[in-house]
Amino acid sequence: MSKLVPKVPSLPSVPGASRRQQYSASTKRALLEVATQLFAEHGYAGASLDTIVAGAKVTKGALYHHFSGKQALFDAVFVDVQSASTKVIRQQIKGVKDPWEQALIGLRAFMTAVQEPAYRRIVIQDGPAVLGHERYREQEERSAFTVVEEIVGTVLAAAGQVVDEAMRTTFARIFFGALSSVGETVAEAEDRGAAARRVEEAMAFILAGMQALSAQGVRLGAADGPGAEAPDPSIDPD
Amino acid sequence: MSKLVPKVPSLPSVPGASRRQQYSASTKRALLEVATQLFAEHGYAGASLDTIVAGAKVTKGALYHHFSGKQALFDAVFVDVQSASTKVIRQQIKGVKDPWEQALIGLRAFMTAVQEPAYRRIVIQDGPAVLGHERYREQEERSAFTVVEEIVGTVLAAAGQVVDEAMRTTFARIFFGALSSVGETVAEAEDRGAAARRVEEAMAFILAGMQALSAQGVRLGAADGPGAEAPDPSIDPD
DNA sequence: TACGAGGCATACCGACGGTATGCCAACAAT
DNA sequence: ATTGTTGGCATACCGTCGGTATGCCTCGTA
Repeated sequence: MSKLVPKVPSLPSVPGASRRQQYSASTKRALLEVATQLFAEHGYAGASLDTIVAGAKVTKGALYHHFSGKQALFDAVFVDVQSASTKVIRQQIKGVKDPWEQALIGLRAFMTAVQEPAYRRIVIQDGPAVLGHERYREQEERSAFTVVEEIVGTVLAAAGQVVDEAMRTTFARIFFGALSSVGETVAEAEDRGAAARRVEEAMAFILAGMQALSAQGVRLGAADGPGAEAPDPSIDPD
Repeated sequence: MSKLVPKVPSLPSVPGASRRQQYSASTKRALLEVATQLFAEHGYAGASLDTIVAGAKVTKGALYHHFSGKQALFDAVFVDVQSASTKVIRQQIKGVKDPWEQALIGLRAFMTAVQEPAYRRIVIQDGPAVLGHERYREQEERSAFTVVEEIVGTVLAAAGQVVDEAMRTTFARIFFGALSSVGETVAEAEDRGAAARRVEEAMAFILAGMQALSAQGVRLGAADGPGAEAPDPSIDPD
């Protein structure tokens, strides 16, 4: 049952919302957009609330009405940027059924996303310091990392490796960390294309090695390298 | 011919330095130590200069005499912490001749270093945001990353892979990023020992896979996997 | 039409990084 | 020994920024 909405003065955000709500949502969106821009350009510390509210053509009263503070504003921006990137990556790998192929597609998509300036500055550079580790991890887990973990899971399964969730997460961490770090260097390289190609080749080699080992019947959980050193499980934690 | 030094009031830092220099060095060391402690405990933003100089029993005049500002102070602390960790890692792998064994030893040493609270907070969490990417990378290159790159180089050579420097650096980036990320999770895990063991097993598997591929004659630069599925050939289109 | 409240502006405060200035002990020159 | 000079540091102050308190004004509702 569509409620009859009289002509709103050109604010076509959400048709089912009242004028007040639309105004409010509009200023909030403006704040988020300006904040994203300024955080990406000058970093968290370099972007003052005064310049942000000035850019959004409001005052600090509006800002503190929508967000509890600068950190909360950054948090919202962080979530926006990250979820947008994750969306793109998921879009790219969707429909690819072969696990190894999917891994390579995902690798390319991830590296492309990592090169986005806003992503690099907000998510990678300032994110951990501003949000703190626990919050950062928590947000990571429900976005980009999950994608990597899913791909890693299917790849391991395709290789015939049956591993528990902890092991799968460990592998996902390894590859996720590798991709984040490597994406940085690619983004900063003089020849990004060449750098990206090197990364692809190296990752393909590592993946192929895992598959070759698996094809030889080597199983995780009772690992030894052929001719190499076996990973002896003795390490002191503290 | 030892110059006769009259009894200095218990400041045995550098015997060849004048009294003034020793006092100066002492306050600088005190500032660095207190700053390291407070940066590690409360983070860069959470540690004010007032509390730092109070802890070192000096004033801001002294601080700004030795450092150009808060960021420079953090930079010095950063270098200290990182070089100390690198020193320990080099100590551990020194004398191990087998490349694969050295890689595993280095892996353990690196993960132990990464679990140090000061290292985690100062180098990993706050470092990139405070110093900026270029400075962070620059400092990384001449410390921990170099160690990883050396080990990766010997491992690749032992596997019979002849790669150029760019490719070696790419592999080093992959492993360095993986280790940094994974070290974090180990440090935050409930059972660090189990987490560390999982990491070791996973890394050993990856390394063994690389060696197995190499033993099959697969060479970087002309990648395909013989026998098993190659990561790249025969892409099924949709 | 009146009332209530969400939405936001204005003014202000405390904390913090940074700077200017000056004192004072330590070394050198005489 | 005296004096001049300079490095080493303390004191006082300023601008900026994040955060808060308060109040107005308009939109929604009765």
